[in-house]
Amino acid sequence: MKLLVIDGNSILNRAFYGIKLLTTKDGQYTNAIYGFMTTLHKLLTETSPEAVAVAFDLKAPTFRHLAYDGYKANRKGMPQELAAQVQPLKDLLGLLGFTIVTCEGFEADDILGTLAHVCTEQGCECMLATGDRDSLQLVSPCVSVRMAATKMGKPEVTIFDEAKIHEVYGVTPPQLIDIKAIQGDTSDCIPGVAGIGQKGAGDLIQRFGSLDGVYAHLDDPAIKPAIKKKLEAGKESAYMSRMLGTIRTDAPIDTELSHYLRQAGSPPAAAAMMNRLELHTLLKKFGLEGVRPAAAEETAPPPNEMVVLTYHDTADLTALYEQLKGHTIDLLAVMEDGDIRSAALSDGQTIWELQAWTDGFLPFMEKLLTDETIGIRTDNAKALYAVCPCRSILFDTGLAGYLLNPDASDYGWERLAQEYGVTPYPCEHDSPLLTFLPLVQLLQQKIEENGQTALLQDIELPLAEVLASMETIGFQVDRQGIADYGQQLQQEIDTLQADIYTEAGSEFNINSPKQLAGVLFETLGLPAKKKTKSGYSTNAEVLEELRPYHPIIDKILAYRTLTKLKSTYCDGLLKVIGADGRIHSSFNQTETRTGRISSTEPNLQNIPVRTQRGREMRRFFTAKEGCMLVDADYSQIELRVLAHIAHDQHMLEAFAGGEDIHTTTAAKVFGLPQDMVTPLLRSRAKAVNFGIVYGISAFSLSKDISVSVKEADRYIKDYLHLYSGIDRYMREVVEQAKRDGYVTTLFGRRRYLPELSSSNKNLRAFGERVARNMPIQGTAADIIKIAMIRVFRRLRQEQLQARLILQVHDELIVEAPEQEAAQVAALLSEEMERAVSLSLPLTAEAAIGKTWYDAKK
DNA sequence: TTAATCACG
DNA sequence: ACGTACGTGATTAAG
Repeated sequence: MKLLVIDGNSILNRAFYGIKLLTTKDGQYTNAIYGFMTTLHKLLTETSPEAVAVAFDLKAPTFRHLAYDGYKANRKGMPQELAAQVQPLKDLLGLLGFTIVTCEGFEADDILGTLAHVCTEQGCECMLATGDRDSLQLVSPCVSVRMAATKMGKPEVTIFDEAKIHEVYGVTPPQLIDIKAIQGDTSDCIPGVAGIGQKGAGDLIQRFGSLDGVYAHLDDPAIKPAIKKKLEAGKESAYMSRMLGTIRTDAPIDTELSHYLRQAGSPPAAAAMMNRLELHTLLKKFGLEGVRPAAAEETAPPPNEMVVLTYHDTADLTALYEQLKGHTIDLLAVMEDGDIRSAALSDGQTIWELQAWTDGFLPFMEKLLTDETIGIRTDNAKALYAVCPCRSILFDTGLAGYLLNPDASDYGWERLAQEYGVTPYPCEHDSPLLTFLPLVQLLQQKIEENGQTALLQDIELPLAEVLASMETIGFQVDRQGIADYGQQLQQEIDTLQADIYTEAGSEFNINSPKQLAGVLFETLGLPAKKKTKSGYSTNAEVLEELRPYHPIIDKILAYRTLTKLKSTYCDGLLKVIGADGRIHSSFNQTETRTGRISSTEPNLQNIPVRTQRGREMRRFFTAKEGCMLVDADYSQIELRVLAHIAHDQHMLEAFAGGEDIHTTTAAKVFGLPQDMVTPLLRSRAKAVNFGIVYGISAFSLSKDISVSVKEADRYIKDYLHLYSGIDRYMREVVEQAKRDGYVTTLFGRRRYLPELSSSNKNLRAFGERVARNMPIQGTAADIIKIAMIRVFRRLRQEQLQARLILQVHDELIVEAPEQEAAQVAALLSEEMERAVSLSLPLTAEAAIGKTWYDAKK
């Protein structure tokens, strides 16, 4: 396999400075994008690679910054005219099916180094394209560099292999590192040895072979005394420079080369984007000439008059299919029992309305959905994915509406049209598409304005397919086991009920909080504590305090636990087992305000685990015959996300060092050595860590860990003093939320917080807690969604029969044939850990078992 | 339909 | 002085 790896930042830079500023009529700068794309085209035609990776820097601080503060400190930031072109370029590359690689803490050239290293190991040919001579150190028998420049507006490419490097520099590629260690590089802030430049450094390395060689022969007569003195003075600097100048080959990126094979992308959307950027010459270069651009990206005004064709019993759908090939269409399908009953579709000019009884309707729909050249914008992607393996769903109004504001309870397109005040296109006939079409235009534009295009296209839309698959496959359960367990519980419930009646001296409905309160606080005269809106509270927390006063309390608590298990879990689950012996939960993608998914009918995300009796339920969730369950969950994902977004050095270090975060926190907060932390102190620190994620108050913490409010307040203060990055972040995020009116996750998911400007103090305090929590919970949700997509794709790519069947916020469950289980376990934790790269590692441990109970470590 | 309770992360 | 941790869904009683 031939892999082309492109240093995106470097090529983009060369392009920007090599071509005069260009803008579209709306003022979008395009010269660097244009230059990059022409260079890319030249590289593709000259090298015809099978796989392509485009590496970009992230702007976050690098590990090299930590190693040496001066590193790159004086490299000036990108001009705004160039910065504005980065995201559009990445979007365009994605639409053309190229894989973009970034890695927190690593620069693009480290990604080049890592992929070159992987190719070498696997015996693949690797071509590195860059404008930066640093990368020449990576050249080897199977790695070559295409040095790209933009001169007079035209791309130029020079090939550097080992021979060429020897010809130009007279050394081997690794020796270039040592030359630079002596010579230094001001643009990269690499000091080198003061007073020795290119010529001197080159001569030294040519003669002595390496930096070590030079220092081993300082007394050699070939080294003049003046040079020797400089070398001696600069020895430490030289070795540090060598470290700084060595490109890393261990960036934690996807090293499965097949993942970089060029994908289909979305030709209509790519064409549309090129049009929008007014880079029409690129259309031809990238073979998009005949492709009709995605209509939503068109700048053309809405049609004055639409034509509605209603197809009845006969129609030539074959001709219609041929006509729609290569176009993007809007589609509203009416579903019933998992089948499409009718559909309305449009190419932006004509509307076709089709019924199930139209000849060849279903085969036509299937061809339409599975044709990758036909881009589809619809109102419910998950429903279409449930019908057939759709190839090119580009937009979903429900998902878009959800991303624009996750606070609503209804994301039906009709309600969205109303909310956004969409007026239908004029037409003498009526059709829902006359409203749907302009709604799509509007939402697409708003998503783009919010910077949420990637979130929609790369996370939510692909996730819809994963969720549809999970719903269809379902989770096998042991019906008899659940029924038997229910019987067993019922017997105990009956006994408890009789005892409770005896103790109370009367029969009453124990399930009624009102009646129960009457018995406890009036008949038995127990001390009432907390009140609810409609009377005295009888919740577990209150009952727990009453335990010492009366033997009835224990029985009531046990009764509550067991009836909950029986009714919600035994009876509840038995009701929803399908004819196939499996439970098919629904996964809602537009429900939570933080970006998590939710599960209903039944909720499989709250199956008991915390108590033994509850946990037993999980024995009835089983892998089918011949299969195993593979379960993996993230370790402390929310705290890790917090450490990352708050840049808190102490917490980052604790995680990087693989420490137990709660023990470390206890040691810090209570000022003890690690091994002096008792279980009680650890559990208190754990409560503080959780509290911090939720936006903590001293009162609630004190209640949670049973200490005085004053003591709890002390813990919080000490915590924030020690984790000062978190303290700063918590203040800043609230400030920012007040300023912008919303908070965001790392991937651009938003939540608006009107509460923050409320005159109600409690409401405002709530808003502040949400401001602190949502970016954390939401980013974790984004991450596991990415992991789900990657696991789903990889199982398909590697042609495994294993299937993702459930997600529980930080946990994924796969049902895998026995012989695949071990491989899937490795794949699962790998994809979860590599879903994103943060400034600290994410860890996910997998376990295998025949039941959910056994597969959970 | 709403409130209370309790299951999960 | 005052209320009190983030996000969900199902069940039951009661209006």
